[in-house]
Amino acid sequence: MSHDPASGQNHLLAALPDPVRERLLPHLEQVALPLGKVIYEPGDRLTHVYFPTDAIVSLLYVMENGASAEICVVGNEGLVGIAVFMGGESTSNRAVVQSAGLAWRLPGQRLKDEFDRHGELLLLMLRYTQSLITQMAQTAVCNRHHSIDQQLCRWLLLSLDRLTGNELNMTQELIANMLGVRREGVTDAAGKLQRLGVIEYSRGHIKVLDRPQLERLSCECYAVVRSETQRLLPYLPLRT
Amino acid sequence: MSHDPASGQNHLLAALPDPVRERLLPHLEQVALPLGKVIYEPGDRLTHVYFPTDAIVSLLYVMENGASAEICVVGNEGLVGIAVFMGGESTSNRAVVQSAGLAWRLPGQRLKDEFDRHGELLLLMLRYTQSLITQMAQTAVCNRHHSIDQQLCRWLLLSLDRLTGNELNMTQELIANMLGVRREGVTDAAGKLQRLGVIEYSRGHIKVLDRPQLERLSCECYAVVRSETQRLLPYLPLRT
DNA sequence: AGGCGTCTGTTCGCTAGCGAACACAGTGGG
DNA sequence: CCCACTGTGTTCGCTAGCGAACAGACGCCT
Repeated sequence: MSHDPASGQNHLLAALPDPVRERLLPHLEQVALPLGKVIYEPGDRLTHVYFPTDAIVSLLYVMENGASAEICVVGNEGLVGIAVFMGGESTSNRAVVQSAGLAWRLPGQRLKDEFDRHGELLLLMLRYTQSLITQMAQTAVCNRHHSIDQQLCRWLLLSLDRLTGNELNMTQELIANMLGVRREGVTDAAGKLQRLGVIEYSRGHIKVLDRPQLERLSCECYAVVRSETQRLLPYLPLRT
Repeated sequence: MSHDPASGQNHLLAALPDPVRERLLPHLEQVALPLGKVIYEPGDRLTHVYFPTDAIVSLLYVMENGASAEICVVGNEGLVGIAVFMGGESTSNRAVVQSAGLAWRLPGQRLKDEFDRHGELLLLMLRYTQSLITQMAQTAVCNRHHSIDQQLCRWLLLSLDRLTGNELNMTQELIANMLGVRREGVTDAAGKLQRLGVIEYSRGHIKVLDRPQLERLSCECYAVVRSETQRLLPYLPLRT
């Protein structure tokens, strides 16, 4: 389990026993995921799964009227395309690149082949899926009960956990789409955080200055997802 | 795949190939699930899974301050306790009986044993899990964007699909807990539906008079979940 | 029959978030 | 170097939903 950043690390891949990973390796192809790229649309038959290394992908649902809401986030701790092995082949969500970067791409069939060997890969994928489920459930709760202020904190922390460094490139407009709220609401919330000295904001560039404070201002949802993910996937490095 | 109602039908069990079901049968025990019974609490190590026949179980998250929100619903189309085979053994949700009835109970270990044979059961469970995921994702969206009126319609339809007949026993207080809103909000919404002649309400007893109208008044979320479930689990009978 | 507890309906003021509109400031391309 | 565009800040009125408090109504139990 090397932590060489240059090699592009995905922790799910890294957690596989060597023989399994070596079987997959020849079929892994590194691809660039530019900001805004749609990896799949609702109903698309998935041909590949993606293991992000330094990219972040959001799964979001787009309503008939065009409004959207993020369901969950995937970074180097996971993979995009669980429908491939869950059996549905497609989902009702859209997967969009939220932060540009690289990912390992694997043909769905290769994953299924390995899946059918019923080894460590299956167990790992299922556990990962359960952690995704936790994230979705918590998103539902958060959408119901928490203020935009709190949700912004949660969202920043989720993103931060999937990046190196303490900066993220993300306009308020984009964040608003993810959270499913108005851009003005995000401007408000971000303004408050900036005045508190928790973040520094400037034209699509956010620097987090005080992570502990951010965690305090966030709703409980972040901590729930984090600790549950940690429980399910203990091999994941934990940022603080 | 008998449809004898007296025998207590769970469609997930019914969809299993005969040999698989016959292996499970000796370990299935019919249990009564009274209204309000808590099947498991967050963090509980699950010992059994439950296949409801005429009971309905809600998975809901209870926040630190006691407020709650429903994550998804399970009736005779599914099972309670996916964490058993997903590998986490527990979840961060609570499972509560929303409508009293019977269920088949199976020791978790028996399910895992069968799971490890990597046959039809595994595939079916994964597909069912994906349909649950769809429901959760849609709940998140719905919580963000739709009015209590619309959500009540969605919720009534989800419950109706899991019951026989067109009546449900459910106080407004209870519904409010599920939706994560105030009881007064539900009173309002239910009052409107009653004035429209869509439902008849009286002290915890609801009769649905005009299902098509209910579907029209509901947000798109119900239809999305329904059609996706149908796609993933085509053996399920479809109510109209 | 009486009484009590549960369920439903209604009120009031309040706030968060919405929709629309507009002003201003960086920034990058011609 | 200037212009156009993109990103951010701010305003106004409006509505949905909240919190609290209370009134009636039904039904069960004694």
